[in-house]
Amino acid sequence: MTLSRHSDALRAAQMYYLQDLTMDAIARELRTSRSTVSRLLSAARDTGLVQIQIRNPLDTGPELESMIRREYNVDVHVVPVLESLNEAETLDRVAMQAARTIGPLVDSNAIIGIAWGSTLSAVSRHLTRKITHDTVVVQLNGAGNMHTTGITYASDIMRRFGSAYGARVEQFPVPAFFDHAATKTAMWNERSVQRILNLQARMSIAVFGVGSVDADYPSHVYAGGYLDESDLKVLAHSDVVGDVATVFFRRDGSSDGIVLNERSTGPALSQLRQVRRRICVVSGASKINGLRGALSAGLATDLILDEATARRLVGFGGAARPNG
Amino acid sequence: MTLSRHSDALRAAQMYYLQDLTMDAIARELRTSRSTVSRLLSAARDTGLVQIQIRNPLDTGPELESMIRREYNVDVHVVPVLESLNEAETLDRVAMQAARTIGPLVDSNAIIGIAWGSTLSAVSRHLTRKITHDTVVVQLNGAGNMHTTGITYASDIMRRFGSAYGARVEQFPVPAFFDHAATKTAMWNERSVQRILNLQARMSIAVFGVGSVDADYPSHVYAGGYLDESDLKVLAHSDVVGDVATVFFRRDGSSDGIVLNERSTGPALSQLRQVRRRICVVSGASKINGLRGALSAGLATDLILDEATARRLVGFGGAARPNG
DNA sequence: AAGCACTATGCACAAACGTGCAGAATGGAG
DNA sequence: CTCCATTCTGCACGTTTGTGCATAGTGCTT
Repeated sequence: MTLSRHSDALRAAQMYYLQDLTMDAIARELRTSRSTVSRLLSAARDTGLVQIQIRNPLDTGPELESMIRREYNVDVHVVPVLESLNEAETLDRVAMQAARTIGPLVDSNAIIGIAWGSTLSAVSRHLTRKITHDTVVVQLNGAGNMHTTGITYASDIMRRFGSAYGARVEQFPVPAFFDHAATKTAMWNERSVQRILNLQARMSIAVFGVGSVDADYPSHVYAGGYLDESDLKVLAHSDVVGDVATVFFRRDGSSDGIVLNERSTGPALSQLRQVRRRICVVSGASKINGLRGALSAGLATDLILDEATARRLVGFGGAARPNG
Repeated sequence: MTLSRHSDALRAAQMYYLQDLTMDAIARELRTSRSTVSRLLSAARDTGLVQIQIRNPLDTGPELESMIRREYNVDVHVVPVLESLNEAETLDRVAMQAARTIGPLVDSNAIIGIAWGSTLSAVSRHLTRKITHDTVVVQLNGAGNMHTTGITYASDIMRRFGSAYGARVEQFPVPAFFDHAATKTAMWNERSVQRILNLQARMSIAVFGVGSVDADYPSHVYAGGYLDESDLKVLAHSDVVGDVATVFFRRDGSSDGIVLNERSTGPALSQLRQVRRRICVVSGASKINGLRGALSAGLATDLILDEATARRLVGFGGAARPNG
């Protein structure tokens, strides 16, 4: 029966992590085999029963982190990754650490806003379970485009977040961009849409990546058929450097007068800034310009990024890691 | 140099605990030996860089815990210990788990009130370091008696708490009990004493054990020469079941009219109840009566105790552990 | 500059741990 | 009750990790 198993896992976790007993000793106490204890513990970790947190004292942390922290006023987590790793492997490592960093921040009664994109997809694959109550996961921006409804892609991400935290999932079934601003206005008055907007307005946590117009591998948004020729041309002329949840901004963080935003379904930057905890995950140094804009706009309270990007962010190119 | 070592420890901890790499892989990345990584990680754990927490979802927890939780309205942590262990070993295990449970609760700017006694002594020996700022550890009650100033004993406990959290330590250099209530009144007006009282009034965390008059091995208070014959006789006649920080109470939690309290240096129960987080650590089923009184008095918000005592607390004697 | 006390490192070995696999236990469905 | 599908268990093996010891490094004193 699964209930006694859960209870055994709890006992085992306490004895292993809090009392420093060996699995062997625990096995004897629980009258089972050592392998079972090993599996109980691994289950305890997977289900979020055991929470492992790394807290680096802000002031003794590495040079790099404190520079970013000071300059942009965000809580920064630099993910150490071997330089030789390729883009995909780096993303995987960053996503894993991001997932585990987010975990402890999620609490019962939270309303978690989630964007979509390759970064969030990767993060969603690494979430560890954590049992919470009355938590809601709400989609930040629509995912439909001219070719697909985008539903499966975005909803996979949402679903994974939902099941990791035992949360209700609220999708946002609209396209990423409307063709006409008027449609958006109309839709925004629909009660079904307003329910989502209302949830967004009450978010306690938001998680998003950034898009950068000049990234080596452009984000979904710039490549995936969400925007047409003329849209891209307009973007280029308005000095846009990137986006968060399909809302665009310039290098200095401003977004006024960017017409495309009037057709976008993402939350206005001013609204995003209201959210208590805003977690930005970035992997890949080529997103640097988008990231700079997002930070200038004050969109993030927490920034999780790989080491190479962190170094580019503060200026020194690709030198060896500064060690103290 | 210790600074680069700290930074390496942080990197290693992130890679090991957050990215699931093996120590071998980390060693290669850090250009050092695997053994060094093993030691870095162990240092990271010892210095509180890595925080491991066990959170059992309140509603799926073992029967025993939820019964206590409901009945006494405290956050309870039952420490699983083998029944065959003797008193001392049990205390050690409970103390270890208590120390690690307290760790995550301590934060910068906290004012931590600490009682003294064999339980707290044991706990103090198992604390894991955690770097905080402007934290203060303050002694809850005096420790002097007719034979000794009690300074070394109590101050060892205090010192260990202080160094674990990098906190300032504020001793309370008075006897446990004054001979005359008038002396207490006088002393309480001294500015040196008021500084301590003032700190106590602003405590955010208090940690204490309980004394029980009928315990198998009576607490220091009842055995250590703190009270004389007539004191003990008076206690017996006022239905006192136990004490917290040398303040006495009856089984129903009341303490009015217990004259000895007028000479005691511990915080009034009403004052203790003001503290946000009040952690009571108990090991040994013979303290059950003192514990019942303390809980009735609402002295604890968190209770950490061994399994046998927990079972006695809810009534069923020493049966096999209930397993869901 | 030399000496000294202390700490950090790598090696090698032993202890502890994770996991594929085959068999046992469990829980429905007929 | 019997069958089947699924889950759980212990074993055995290979991998990963902790640690005593000898050596190398570091910083402080004279």
